[in-house]
Amino acid sequence: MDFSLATWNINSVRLRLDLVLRFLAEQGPDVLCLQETKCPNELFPEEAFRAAGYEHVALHGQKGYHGVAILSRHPFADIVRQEFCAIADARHLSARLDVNGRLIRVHNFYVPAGGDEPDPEINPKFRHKLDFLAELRGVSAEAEPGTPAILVGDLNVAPLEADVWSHKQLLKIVSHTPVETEALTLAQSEGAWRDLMRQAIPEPTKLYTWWSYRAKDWEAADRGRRLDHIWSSADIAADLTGIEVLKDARRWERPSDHVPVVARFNW
DNA sequence: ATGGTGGAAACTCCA
Repeated sequence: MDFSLATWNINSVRLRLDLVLRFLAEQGPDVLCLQETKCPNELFPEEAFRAAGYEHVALHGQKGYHGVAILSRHPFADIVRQEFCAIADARHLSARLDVNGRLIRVHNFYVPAGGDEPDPEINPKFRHKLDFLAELRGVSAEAEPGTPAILVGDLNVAPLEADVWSHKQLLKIVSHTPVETEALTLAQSEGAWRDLMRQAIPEPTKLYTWWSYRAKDWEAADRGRRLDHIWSSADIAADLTGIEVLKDARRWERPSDHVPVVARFNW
């Protein structure tokens, strides 16, 4: 059976509703995890997604900032919203999906960006990011024995040298500092997660999911970073048939600065 | 070294 799941930091789901609908129509994933919806739950455009075939919608939103959502063709067995760092930000949402009788846990994360200054002593946003990544170590792919797990989202860290346009030039830039990349790698290994994007497209191939709005010509400069990730438990990592990074979505009108990433499985 | 752009929401914060 084929199953596909996508992740996309949409940077306002209401402003870019037409882009999400276009993506769903063109790619038709079973599940789409959105981050930075910037939308309170009561204003989330649920009906438009239902009409597009995504009848099951799980929300964890807040006004103005952050916000995550899961759109699914398959019903949810349960929904969990976990609080991290004892801060009531909408940065996590998890659902157990019933995919034709097979249960799958899906975690959707929006990790704090961390501000500009990579020093936790003087920058509380960076402190928060490191604390969040430390707490992420407690999220295990094997938490529910017998239930495979997928973890996706904007993790706001580009961990590998091939995940950035210039390793040397970004070593002191938030998202690629050693303290962050080590924290993310530790969360991945302690949680027994597999990096599916790098399983499908290994180093040293460059892989980016985000290009800044601030470049004059983002495509010519190509100063991208891989901030968005798809991880899974080992059992279904073997069922991965492909990863697609939809760079074309960065060329759409009024785009998000992140592009969707799709993982396809056959089991 | 700096500022560049974009979104929410509201005269500023955040990415």
